[in-house]
Amino acid sequence: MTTERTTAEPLAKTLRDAITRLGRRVRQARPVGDLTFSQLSALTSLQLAGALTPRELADVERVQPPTMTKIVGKLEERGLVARTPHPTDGRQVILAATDEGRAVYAQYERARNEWLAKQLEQLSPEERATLAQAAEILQRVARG
Amino acid sequence: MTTERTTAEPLAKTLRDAITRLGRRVRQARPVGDLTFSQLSALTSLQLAGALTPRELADVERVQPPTMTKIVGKLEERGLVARTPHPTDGRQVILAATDEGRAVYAQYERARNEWLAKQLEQLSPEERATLAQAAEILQRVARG
DNA sequence: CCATGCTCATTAGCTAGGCTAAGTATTGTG
DNA sequence: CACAATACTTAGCCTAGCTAATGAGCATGG
Repeated sequence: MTTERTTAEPLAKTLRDAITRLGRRVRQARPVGDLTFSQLSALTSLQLAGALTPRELADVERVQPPTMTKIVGKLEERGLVARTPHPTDGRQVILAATDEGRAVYAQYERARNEWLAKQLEQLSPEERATLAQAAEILQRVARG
Repeated sequence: MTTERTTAEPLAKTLRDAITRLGRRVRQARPVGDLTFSQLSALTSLQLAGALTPRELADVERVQPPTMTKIVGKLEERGLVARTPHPTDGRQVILAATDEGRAVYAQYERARNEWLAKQLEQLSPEERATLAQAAEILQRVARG
């Protein structure tokens, strides 16, 4: 059944369909609170990187700088991100997650995984093994 | 290496990461033209279903009816979707893709798959087979 | 050594997409 | 037949994204 789909093109279609649908489901599992997807994504990138300038963060998130200005503004209002001046370059700014930002991130992260983890528990160990292998391949593809 | 990740929780994290990243990449591969992601998604659902009422389409797309009113409005302006009255219920409306809508959809679909297909071609047949199996599991999870 | 030009961030102003609440028309029903 | 329920739309709000323009700071070449 699956063997006909191992050539690149139909596989691309099937895989994309699965990804978009699953992505929606995961995104819809919003925890209580009022952080949007973009805000959470920016907060995540910031936390993983430690500290970034707005430009760098915009690049990572693949948005334009003005967009990032807005998003960071919201996060700053909520006290989740702090803005400190660059030590040597007066034009630049250093962004970093605050302690509260890190706490909020961890909480959201947990809630977001919950739905998916629950689904995965209902699969067989073999299916989970397949997904684990697939996830690694997909990460490689996403990077490449 | 992968075997430690076959329990549900860490797998959920890895998988979600892979999905969000890959989803972004696929979404960013916008073809020429000016259909947005939401518009294309609605057009796709309409075409696959044949014809739907606004309410049904909103449910499929998991948005609220007023949101769908807007999206369908744009598609109608561009002549990609047609609105016909319901034969028996005067409150309802039937939405369907026009011939041009179907043509535009096909063109976008091709362009959207292109990037991903190209990536997949560089994998080994075994990896593609793994992804094919995974895609089916994921579709099942997304539905469930 | 400073005038000119570049880069970083922000502001202004636009469009799209999402929501809730309210309005309108039609159907169904007690 | 009046009244409730349903389907869609309108109105009004917010977030997210964009481009263009602005202002501040840095770098550099005469």
